[in-house]
Amino acid sequence: MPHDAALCATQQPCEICPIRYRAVCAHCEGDELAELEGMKFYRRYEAGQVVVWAGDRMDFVASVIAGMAGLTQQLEDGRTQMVGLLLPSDFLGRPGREVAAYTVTATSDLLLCCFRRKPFEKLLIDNPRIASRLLEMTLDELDAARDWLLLLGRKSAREKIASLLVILARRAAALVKRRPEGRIVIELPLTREAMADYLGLTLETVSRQMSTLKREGVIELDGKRRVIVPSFVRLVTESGDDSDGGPLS
Amino acid sequence: MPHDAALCATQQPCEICPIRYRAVCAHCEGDELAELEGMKFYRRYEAGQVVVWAGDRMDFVASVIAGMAGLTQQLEDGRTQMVGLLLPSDFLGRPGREVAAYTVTATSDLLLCCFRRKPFEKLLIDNPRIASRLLEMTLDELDAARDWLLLLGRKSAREKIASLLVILARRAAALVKRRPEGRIVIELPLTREAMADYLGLTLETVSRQMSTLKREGVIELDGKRRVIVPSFVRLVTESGDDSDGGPLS
DNA sequence: CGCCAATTTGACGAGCCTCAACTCGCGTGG
DNA sequence: CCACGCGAGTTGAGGCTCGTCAAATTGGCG
Repeated sequence: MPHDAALCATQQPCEICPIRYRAVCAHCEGDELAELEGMKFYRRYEAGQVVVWAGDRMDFVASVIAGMAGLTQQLEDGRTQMVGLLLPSDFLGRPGREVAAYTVTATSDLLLCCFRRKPFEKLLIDNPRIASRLLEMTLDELDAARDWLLLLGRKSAREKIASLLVILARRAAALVKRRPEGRIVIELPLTREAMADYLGLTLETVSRQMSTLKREGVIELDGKRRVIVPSFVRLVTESGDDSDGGPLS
Repeated sequence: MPHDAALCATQQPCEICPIRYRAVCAHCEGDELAELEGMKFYRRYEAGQVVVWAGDRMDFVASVIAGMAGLTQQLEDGRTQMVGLLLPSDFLGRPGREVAAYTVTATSDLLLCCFRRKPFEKLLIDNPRIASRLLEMTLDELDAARDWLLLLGRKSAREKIASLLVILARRAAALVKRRPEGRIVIELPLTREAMADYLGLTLETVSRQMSTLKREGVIELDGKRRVIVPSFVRLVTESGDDSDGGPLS
């Protein structure tokens, strides 16, 4: 019954959508946008709810409007790895695929802008603007996945935690077209276990490293889910890769 | 001078190309194919040669015709992670990007079918067949990267080695539209160090695990670079994920 | 106030890394 | 022809990081 739980919510017009210029619809205008607007519907999920199970039929694709979801993969013995993090403006689902390849779980309250898959696929064929934006987004996701490979393969537990915080800070800043600087606050819509699944660690190790970073003044904690970073550059240093995060794309 | 080293080779017509129906040109016919044929040129690299350095300008995109290449990323202190494996029919380069994001190295002798980037980008806009094939291939790569995340994050050294062998066997079999079964032979166009970089291990650990798998009869070695697998299902069991590898896509 | 889930902390061990020595195959040149 | 060097690979000893198991603590909420 995962689907029943996703009740529709009041829809907003695309013009005032917070992800209007970052999602798959970014380059659409006029008729194209109207067409998307006509076929869209919202779904809302609570933190912890499963959006789809790997192997289940999936009849829609969607953009994340607000909140956060994780794509998760498992070995038979239960070992779990998160293989994707869906943040606002990210795209969910694969056109041309009937069955979900990964389990998708809302890690915080989540709002999706959905399109039925078949009509959306048709749109992709007729409408090069959408298709090329989707290609661009997929290529970006592939780059992000490759950065994650470096993290999983070569970084220490401490560097992994710092890297995750850096990513969340950058994504949050990008939504408001800024670049993280100085003292910042990061909302952590993830349990320690979800962080562990993302980072290829155990939740105990995550907890220990968070404590260490706090003890050393790299971060401060306000409750369990809000992180204050006194110096963003310090955090980036701790993450191991010294790049500046590239242009504000 | 990496580019000078890539001398042109005798070109073959697309009709008899071994990757004709798997590469980015797979769905092209008639005029489209002729256009690609008119603009293509070959480049050849020897094992160990660098195709491009991360950060270098890159004026072409390409399909791998034969051989193997690795995409590689590094932290400043030198830790290295391979983040992509390019096998025959795989696509190299990102349309719309001037500068290579990763260092590309030939891990065996390599033959590329290249297209200058600008004309190819124009083709992508005019020609939905090519664009949609590229989207499909990018999505496949993303899936492969996500499988790799699971491997790096959660598998033991032994499982990692077995997984790599399974992947190479599957890719080699797919090229001739078959499925690996029973006793098979795998060509390993990778040094122990390249394997380690791919698997997030050290070369010593790779060597030890290879020895262990050999001692236990899971594999046999013919020289350093040829692996004989008496029972493919046994190898898949050792890899940790018990799936059958899905349909012959 | 008390329960429960999430998180933290501690003790200990396993797996993989580091450093180092040794082997193997192969091409080179005396 | 064979010593030699060299790069790739193998093997060994010991240590560190992170995982496992277990217990204590915290915080939210009825």
